[in-house]
Amino acid sequence: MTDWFRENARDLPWRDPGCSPWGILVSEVMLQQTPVVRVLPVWREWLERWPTPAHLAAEPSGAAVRHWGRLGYPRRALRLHAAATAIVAGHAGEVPATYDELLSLPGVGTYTAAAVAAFAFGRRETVVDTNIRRVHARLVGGTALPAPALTAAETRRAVALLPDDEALSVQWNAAVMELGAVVCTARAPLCDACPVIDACAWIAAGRPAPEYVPKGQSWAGTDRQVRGAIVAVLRHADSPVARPILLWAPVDLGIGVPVDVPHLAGHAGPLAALHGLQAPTEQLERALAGLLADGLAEETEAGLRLPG
DNA sequence: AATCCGTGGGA
DNA sequence: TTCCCAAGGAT
Repeated sequence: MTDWFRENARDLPWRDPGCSPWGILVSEVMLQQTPVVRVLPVWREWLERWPTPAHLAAEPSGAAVRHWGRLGYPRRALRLHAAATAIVAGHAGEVPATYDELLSLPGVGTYTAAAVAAFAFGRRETVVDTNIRRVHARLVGGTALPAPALTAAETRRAVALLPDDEALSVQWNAAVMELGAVVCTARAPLCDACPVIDACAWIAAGRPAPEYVPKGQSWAGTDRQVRGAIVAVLRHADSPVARPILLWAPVDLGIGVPVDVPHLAGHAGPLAALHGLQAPTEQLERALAGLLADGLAEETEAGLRLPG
């Protein structure tokens, strides 16, 4: 497995030996639920703009949201900014090296804490992400997919499989994750290219179908869609946007919002760009209230804007 | 424990 | 076209 990784690992900038722990932390948060190819350009811009936690912490959180671009789940940008602030305040500006310290940072959960401890500091940690879960489920468990949610049994299995040697454990975590990302994929696994196909319990069992159907997340007409549209406007606006304009006005009336915002182009305001809303006014107000409560937007006398 | 939280590329 | 889902976290 680790031999295969040495030969086939993708050349990703956060895997460069010279990459700082901060660079690795930023990459791990950006990669939460977002594909590598979309993270790459934003990660480069972030590290150039904010090479250390102190650089980011010195700016208002809205700058983090603005430069998050369209990676999705912009609250991650907010939490990364909060993590940078905590690192400056509580760790002398240096990303902490232990799992427990990392876990205490905003936006850092069990996966990210283990990943940063392992990949940035060479620690022996049990890293469990969606790729590793799927590889274990197939290779060892013989099922097409892991359980819908992480189980204690899965964690125990991952702990048992982790090599004792510290340096080897780091390579193991990276290798299993990479195998899941590029070979043992969710939909159409490339079993012909798999280095451990002869040991795969799922292959041995005849590649049985999944035992359940993953339930997809609804999207059209949800608050998430509305929130996304509102934040897209605020991200592109160069000055505060008055509430009624934000919610209702055409986007090309000189409020600083470019008309080339992809899903807003040619439409009249964020609401009109959305279809199938049950109660548009209520939903817009509710979505905006949610953004304000989450700190993704703030309201001034001049109007609404990203925090800062 | 179940739900919410964005986005866009590929099957 | 629609659907799936990608290095999760917080509540």
